[in-house]
Amino acid sequence: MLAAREEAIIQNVNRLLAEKGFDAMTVDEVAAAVGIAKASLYKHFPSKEDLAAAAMVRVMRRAQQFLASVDPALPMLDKLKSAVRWTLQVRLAGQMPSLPSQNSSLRAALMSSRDYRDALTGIGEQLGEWIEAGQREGAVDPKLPSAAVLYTLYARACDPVVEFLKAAGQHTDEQIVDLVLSTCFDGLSAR
Amino acid sequence: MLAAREEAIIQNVNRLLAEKGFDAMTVDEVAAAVGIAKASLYKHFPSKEDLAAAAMVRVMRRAQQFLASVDPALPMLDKLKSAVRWTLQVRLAGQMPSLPSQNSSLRAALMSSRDYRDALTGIGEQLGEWIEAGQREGAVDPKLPSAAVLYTLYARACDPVVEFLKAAGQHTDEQIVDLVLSTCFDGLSAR
DNA sequence: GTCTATATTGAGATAGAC
DNA sequence: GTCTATCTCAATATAGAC
Repeated sequence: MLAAREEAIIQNVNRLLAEKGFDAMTVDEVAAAVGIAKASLYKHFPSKEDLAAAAMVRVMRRAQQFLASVDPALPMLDKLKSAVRWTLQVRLAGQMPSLPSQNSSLRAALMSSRDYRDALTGIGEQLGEWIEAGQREGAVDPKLPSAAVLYTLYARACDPVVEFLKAAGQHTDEQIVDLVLSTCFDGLSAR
Repeated sequence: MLAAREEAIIQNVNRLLAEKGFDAMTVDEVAAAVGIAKASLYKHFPSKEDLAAAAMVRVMRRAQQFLASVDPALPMLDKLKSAVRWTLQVRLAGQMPSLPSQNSSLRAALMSSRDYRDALTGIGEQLGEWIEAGQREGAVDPKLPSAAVLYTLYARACDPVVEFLKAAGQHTDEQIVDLVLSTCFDGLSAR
């Protein structure tokens, strides 16, 4: 029961974070969405930051599950593309929590969460392996530091191009995914 | 005198927006930085949103000036690269105001400002010309809608990769600029 | 653990004198 | 146009009964 309630809370936080972002999301809203009193919410999570952290851990765990399910036989480049594709699909489904890039209280709360750190390093290690293997096999640009590649992939999780293209209304979700994948891996210059 | 004071205000807003972002920046801080009382600030700008709009207009006007100064003889791709390079340099100098991507009151205030809309469309038209000319001459990927290219260039103004690389401390500012330019125009895949 | 009711405070905005 | 002092209010968080 308790776990189910907390799952309901996290699910709503996740959705609200995706819709409005951390600053615009209020704890009152979350409580109303779940259908409980705000004070009850605070029995489960001690602060708004912890709510955000729980939502982030949830989506990052799902990302890890996805990465673990990727066909190991695929070329490294395809593995990386499928990871980015998964991220973009989650975003277009309105289920990617969006946090401010600079917010010290939030960053502190995230980094003090063991679960968050573990999920983040887990994802980073998996992608890092694929990136470096991809560079060895000549598919990923070997001139780029692997960390730069990793950050560039991470950044697709909050790339405003997705919302721009969505707002423009000229493309289906699938087309948006393909466009962002193309610019990310092939660049803007003609090949 | 009045214009000079307002210039001082905008300059401080610009810096604070670059440092902390819109939500974390407080009007009290701005007043303190300028060295005037908060009430005096409100004689110049009617709201916090208007402060942000003024800062954005300022940097966008500078961007337009830069675009106008680019050598017309350059290949289109080099013109586009120099535009992105300028943006990244402004960011690394800590002078690019950062706004939340989703904030309805702020977006409304920005879009209700004639100066803002004019600057935005001016930049969009100039870059749009270069993009489409670049596609005609085969330098910019012709498979991409020109709007998608434009959005991708715009997005470099708030790409978190810049801060990630800066925080990692492994690269000079020049190297960071080159890395982001490389991933933006040439992609992550090997060529 | 859930509720109602309340405390607290940070921050945008304003009043009114000079 | 500048100041000090104040208003207002939203939003995080808590007290205390059940």
